[in-house]
Amino acid sequence: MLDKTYQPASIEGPIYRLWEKAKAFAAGRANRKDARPYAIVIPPPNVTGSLHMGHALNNTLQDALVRFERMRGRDVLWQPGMDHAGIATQMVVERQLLERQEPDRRALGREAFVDRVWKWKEESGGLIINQLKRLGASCDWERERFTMDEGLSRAVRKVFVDLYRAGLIYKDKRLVNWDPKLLTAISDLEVEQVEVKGHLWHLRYPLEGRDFDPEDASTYIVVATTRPETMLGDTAVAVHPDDERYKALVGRNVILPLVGRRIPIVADDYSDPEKGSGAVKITPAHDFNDFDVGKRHALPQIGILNAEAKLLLDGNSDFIQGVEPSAQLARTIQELNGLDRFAARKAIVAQLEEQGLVEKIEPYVHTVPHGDRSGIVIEPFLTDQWYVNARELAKPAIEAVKRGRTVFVPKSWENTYFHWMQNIQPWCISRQLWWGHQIPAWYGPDGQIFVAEEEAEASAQAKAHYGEPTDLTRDADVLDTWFSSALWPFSTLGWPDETAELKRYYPTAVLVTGFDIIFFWVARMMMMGLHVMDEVPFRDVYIHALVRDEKGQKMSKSKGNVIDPLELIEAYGADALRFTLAAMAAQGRDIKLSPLRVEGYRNFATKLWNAARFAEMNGCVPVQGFDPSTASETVNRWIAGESERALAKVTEALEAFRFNEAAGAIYAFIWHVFCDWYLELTKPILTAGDKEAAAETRAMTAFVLDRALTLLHPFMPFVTEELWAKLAAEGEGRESLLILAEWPRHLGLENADADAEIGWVIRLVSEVRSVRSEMNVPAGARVPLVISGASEDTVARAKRHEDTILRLARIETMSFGKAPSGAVQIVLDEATLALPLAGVIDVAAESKRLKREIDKIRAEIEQLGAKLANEKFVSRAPEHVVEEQRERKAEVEAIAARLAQALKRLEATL
RNA sequence: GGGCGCGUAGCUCAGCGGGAGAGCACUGCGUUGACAUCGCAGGGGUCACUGGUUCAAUCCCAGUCGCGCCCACCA
Repeated sequence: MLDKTYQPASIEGPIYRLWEKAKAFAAGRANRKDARPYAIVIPPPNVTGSLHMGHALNNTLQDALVRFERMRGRDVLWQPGMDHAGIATQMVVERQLLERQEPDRRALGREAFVDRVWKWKEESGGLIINQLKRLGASCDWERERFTMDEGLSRAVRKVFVDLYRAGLIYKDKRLVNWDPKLLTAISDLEVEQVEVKGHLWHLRYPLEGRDFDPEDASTYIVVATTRPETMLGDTAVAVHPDDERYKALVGRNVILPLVGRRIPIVADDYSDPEKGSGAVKITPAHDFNDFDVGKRHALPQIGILNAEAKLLLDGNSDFIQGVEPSAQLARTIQELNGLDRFAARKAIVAQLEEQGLVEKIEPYVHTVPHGDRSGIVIEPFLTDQWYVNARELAKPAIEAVKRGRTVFVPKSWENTYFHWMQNIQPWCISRQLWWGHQIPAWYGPDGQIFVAEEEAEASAQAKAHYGEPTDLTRDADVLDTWFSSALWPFSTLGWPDETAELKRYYPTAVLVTGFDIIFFWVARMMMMGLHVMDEVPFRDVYIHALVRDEKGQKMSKSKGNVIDPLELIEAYGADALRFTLAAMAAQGRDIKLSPLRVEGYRNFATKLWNAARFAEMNGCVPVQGFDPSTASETVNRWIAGESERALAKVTEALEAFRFNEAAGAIYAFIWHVFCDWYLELTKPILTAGDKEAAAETRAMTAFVLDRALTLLHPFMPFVTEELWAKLAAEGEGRESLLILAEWPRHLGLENADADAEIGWVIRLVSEVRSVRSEMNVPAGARVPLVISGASEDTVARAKRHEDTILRLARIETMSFGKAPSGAVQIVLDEATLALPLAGVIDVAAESKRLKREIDKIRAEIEQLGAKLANEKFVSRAPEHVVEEQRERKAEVEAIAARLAQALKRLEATL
């Protein structure tokens, strides 16, 4: 016997273990060798991660798809795993060392530190896997992978070497986004533009050959900058070639303040006459635009900051090239050397002000690049880094989507994808970290590069190159974490080995992910998949919304606005959370999650639970060999048809990734069709009907309930599995585990006659209830019902369902004949229902009610009349629409007539 | 500067060229041996605004206003 209330916490754990024990999640099950494969690779969560709402949504949707397809008989592989998350993980362990006052990373040394991270991973990493299990994720856990597994690392090395040999990976010295806190390069994508209130400094650079006079503007040129601290590395001043103000100065020199170095004034289109003073200082080593300008004019690149973004002046001969040493200069160097960039800004401005070189300072709002991990201002920094020629790899990836080999859902994301891919920049893949895949490149004493999968191979190359064995040094850098993630769809399947899994499950069916990582991950998987496998990694990409906090802000750890899904699971059950997320996952709209909604869907689970309890109490068990198409009771034929419609809706919606529609359809079917009507309509049959009808109804109830459990299972796997087990003894003609049961087949059970008849009963009951309520008839009172003007068919219908009508509408007796006077009257199709309530009802109020209804319906008649009188409508609208309106008008007119009659009868009693 | 999305009931959101919907909240009534985590009934909307297309617009188009996001090197 089922408990009275559904307790998610007590069943979810045992049910999950049951599935695991049955190996229900395993791909390649023996009985599915001939089935079509269906694979999804999980977006690997960070090893440092814990389950947040985004994961909950992402994995709920994947699990719904996977369970749906598994039930449809596909050989399903949901490939799980985790990402080593280079920077994030290294930061976690470094923080831990600091907290425990242990030797820091540098003191430990690389090898010991990396060991330490592995140890951390074994002890504390991967919490999220258990959290995914609590959510009900049916991943094939035995196939779990980690991006730094030996196999996946081998894939990384091989791809690196292949791309290097193909010229698609190269080393280059150029400006990168440098994080002065983490001391590593990062890619463009890891930079966030943040709007900052700053200042625009207008500085006077004295012209060469003129005695600087603050009062005489012809002795200097004004440059405007937001970064005065980089001025020590200036190597030119640029003006626009068409700028009349400065034409005469082009080709002349200025004397760089504080330093005394001579730098040219050059003409370059980059300079915008509208911005600042129209003249801009050029610092090629510390600004991306200036770098390009510098290249065009063959300017030197003078770096004046070190990796930590502190002024590096002492011993830096570049920035004083060609300058006469002086005591003044020495003092300046001494004062400024080693200052952090922001301290340096103040100090330099102060010195310039002293010398009358600051024309003005304006408040200025501009965007400044920040590191997404460190949160500090990124510094353009001139270093050697490894790059991927993304432009080349993007070409086939763009083409594949254009040709529909991979399809985005919703389709509009393809524009975003194209736009980024068409403007893609070289991808900086080297990171100055220790945790990650160390770059498989070795250097000879002269800097010669040897790239190979293994050190031995590099040594062999070196021997061939130098003619003798030579000591090599390995590149210290590791690869961007996303480099290994990009290989995930095939590296997890065993590539570069030609495994059976790779052959069977690649390309995967669909990738489910959030739009925030289209560039980071989706695009790069497309590029790598096409280059390495010569085939797209997935057929569909379903892009879901972000789960945001109540303010609509993106949830993130750093903002501290994360809602913990595990708390919701504890309070309401995983099923309720899953259903909420699915029901709210409408395409193209973000989810603002409300716990109230989760509670509502927990109630839904309880509702289902109690329906099952009712079935159990009435002995509604699945009957082996029951054929629903042979049902003879109208109500049973009706519910069979309703279940077919629900099946079709859920199936079609899931096929089209319309999770909210699928969830809505099964919700409405279970609650508002099955529970609200079917179970109520059949109670008289179960208690008082003849034996055959009762038996048929029990069998149908069990059949429909089984179907409902099946359709709901992708969204609410736990409660459905539990009920599935409870509703029938094991092995009774159906799969013992719902997770492995077959998705219902459409059997053509729809029946228009049954729909019409039950529809009529439902309308009758609803109308009577409505009027009773409106007339304040006491809920417990049973009243007589007189049906007048009814056709033979209607009379027969009414008689067939008399028990039900009496029960559901609280009717004392049902009779046929003339409507009595002093009765409340309801027009239902051709018949009029009268509830003789003389003495109970307020005749005046009833008259008012009828008049209101007549008014409403007359307004509609008028509207329809006008429409049908409109020649243009009749001639241009499709015929079926016109016909529909005509029919409706006739219907409504008939009702109006009967209402008028009813009113007349009522008033006769006055 | 470019691109995208969103303004529908008090709240959170579906829908969408031909009769305005759901959940929650609210109001009234609680009666039936599944369920008060419930039942029945009900109130509540110029579908942001303005114009256009159409026989017909909440839906399509254009513009306006408001909100949000993404991309971009702008001193």
